[in-house]
Amino acid sequence: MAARWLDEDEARLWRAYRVLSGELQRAMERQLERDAGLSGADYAVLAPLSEAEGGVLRMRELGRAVGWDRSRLSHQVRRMQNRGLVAREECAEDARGFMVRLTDSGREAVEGAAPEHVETVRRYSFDLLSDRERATLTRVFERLGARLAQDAKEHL
Amino acid sequence: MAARWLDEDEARLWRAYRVLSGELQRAMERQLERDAGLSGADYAVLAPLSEAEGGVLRMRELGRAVGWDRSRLSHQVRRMQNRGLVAREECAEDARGFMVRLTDSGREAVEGAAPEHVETVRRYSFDLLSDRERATLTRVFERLGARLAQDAKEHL
DNA sequence: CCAGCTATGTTGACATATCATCAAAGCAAG
DNA sequence: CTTGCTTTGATGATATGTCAACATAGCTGG
Repeated sequence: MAARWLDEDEARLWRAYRVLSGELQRAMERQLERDAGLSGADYAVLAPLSEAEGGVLRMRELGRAVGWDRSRLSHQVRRMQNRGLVAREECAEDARGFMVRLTDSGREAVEGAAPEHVETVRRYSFDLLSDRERATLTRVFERLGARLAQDAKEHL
Repeated sequence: MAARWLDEDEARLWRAYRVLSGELQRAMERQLERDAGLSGADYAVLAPLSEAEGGVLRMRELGRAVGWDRSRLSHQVRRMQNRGLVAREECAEDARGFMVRLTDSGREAVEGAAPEHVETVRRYSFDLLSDRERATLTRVFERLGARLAQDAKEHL
């Protein structure tokens, strides 16, 4: 492994990225917790449910939507069920499956949280980007994401 | 709160960012674990130590370098001490403080991990970026980071 | 049909992160 | 000097994430 080290500019970008990525995530989670009493994980689960037909998704689909493994999702949903944010029902078509349904309280929570959440996204990203920059970021993020997805597919 | 919702392009960018950010972090952690038996948190602590004068830093400085709160760092360093990656010494100038020192085994671990780590960074970022894109990303990430830092300062 | 193989989801043990609290040392104003 | 505020760090309880079994249902080829 020839050590192609990072030059000064590269190190600066990589550092800026890591700091931004961490701080942004923390800022978003603080905002959700403060304004709606939801963790980032809660919101990640509630958002796809609120957009789904009837507020119901199968565990499998929900897992795809949030991008987690089965175990993490199972634990998270159980905790959210205990707090009354979601309910679980058996799956008609496939006896292995379980459906997750948004409760009234859960819907109230997401819908209350969403506007402030979106405002915060804007405040820390779109409000600070030109149109050109926005286009560049989209292109770059999707390109990098594609390589990660490709590697993930190959390696397992 | 007027709901300035995200339009299609904005939603696409935000989603691409979240997916990338998560996948990239997981990919980097998998690589470190596989090639060097280190977690991302381990590496985050070891890297600044390996660059510090004599491989020693005060807890406070180390905390600044990694950007964690005191509690998290304290727990992490204790675990790393148990595994022999770092050692702790009292602080001469300030009796409250503690110094964290890289052990031989710790230095071996970082230095073994670093080349593969850097290669992985390249593979998932710099190898896929043009010079123009790199410059744009640096500018944008630092601008966004600055607003986050400013808000953090005001809000506490 | 049924023998394996895959897909779905749960569980318990463990690792890690966060939160509130505590303690001790430094420091600054009087 | 000493009283009170700040800084630094550790700790224990709790929340969350990860990992390795496990269980059950569906699917597929003989």
